[in-house]
Amino acid sequence: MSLRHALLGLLARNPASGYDLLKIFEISLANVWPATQSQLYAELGRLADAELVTVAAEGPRGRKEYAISDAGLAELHHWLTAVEPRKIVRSDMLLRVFFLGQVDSEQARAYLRRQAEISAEEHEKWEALTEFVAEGEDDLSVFGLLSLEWGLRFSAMQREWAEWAEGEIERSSGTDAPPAAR
Amino acid sequence: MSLRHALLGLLARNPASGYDLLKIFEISLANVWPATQSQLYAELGRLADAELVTVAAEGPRGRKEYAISDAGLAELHHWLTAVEPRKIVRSDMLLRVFFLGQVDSEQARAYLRRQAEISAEEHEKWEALTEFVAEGEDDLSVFGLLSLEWGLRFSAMQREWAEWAEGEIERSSGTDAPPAAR
DNA sequence: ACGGACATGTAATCGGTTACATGATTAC
DNA sequence: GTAATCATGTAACCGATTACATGTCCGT
Repeated sequence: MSLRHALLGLLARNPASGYDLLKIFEISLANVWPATQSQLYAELGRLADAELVTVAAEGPRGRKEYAISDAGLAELHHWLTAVEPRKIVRSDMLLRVFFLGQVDSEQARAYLRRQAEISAEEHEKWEALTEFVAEGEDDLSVFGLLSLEWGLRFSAMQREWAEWAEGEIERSSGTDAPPAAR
Repeated sequence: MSLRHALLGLLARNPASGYDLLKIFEISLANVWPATQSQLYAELGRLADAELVTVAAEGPRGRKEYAISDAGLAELHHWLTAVEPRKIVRSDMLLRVFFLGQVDSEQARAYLRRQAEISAEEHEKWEALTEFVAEGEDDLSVFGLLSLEWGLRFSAMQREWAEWAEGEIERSSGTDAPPAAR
């Protein structure tokens, strides 16, 4: 139920419409908790039913501006301080590694090289974003920068790991199956 | 559709029953692609319908031993070499970081300390598992060890990040809100 | 006048989780 | 005999994705 809390978190900063929130998801939460338009409007409806948010104002084009309620704030604080984050891993990149024995070692190494490359691109993306965000000095920047740093460290770690893993395969395939020698 | 490929990958090593596969999921794939019993039996049914696997033998207690077909092997190889892994991030741990401005800085720091602690525990778990697995010298060990190493590096990275982030909050809250001075 | 952005909603489908349900065989 | 393990299946529900559907307002 984290989408719910993401919405509460955003509404705790400013009241906003579904449309506004969608934009925020696209630009700043896309990398930690992506959500689609359908999902978002549906969840806002449920939040309003549960009285965790209220429709504070209505504008042109059927615009509904939502605001967080006291109950919503309480729920948000509870989630922030008293609910253990659950770590779901589920990486299909790592799953493939488990079955790399099914292809020849050159293909396996190519796979890991590609992953290193992808992680390097990711890293560059994070670097660009960090420079872009660093200008502002608001709340969003302070805490947003912490997750940006996570992204930087994660992509660096993954690149190094993939390069190391490629070397490991080279080592073990080099000894197990010498290239047509003898 | 990665569960499907996980099953194909396991069956490419040895024929097995749903029950056998479930045990393998619980012990060795739990950390990269967890799956439940219901999901697994349902997917095996679909794989058989699609003729990517066959029922190679039937045993006592209604046991069905599945074997991968040529079409299944082809699908597995295609997935391994030609399908780009998709990176879904979705970390509720990081999502909370975005909203840490909602609680006071001592609570925010406590949150990050707790995450550092959890990552340290994770790291120990991976270390224990590595020693345990390192004995065997089969395929599963070779490639399994690569993902174990990923787990070690990931948990180390996350611990270091959380400790750094706690320091960042201390720094910025220390300057923004001096303790009752003046 | 018209195109683009604003704005909200619904329906179908899918993958995953939890819970329920049942029964056979084996080891003690 | 009986408990543990082996073994398979179904149903309800939930969150997420994709696609469809509709309409309004604003700037040029």
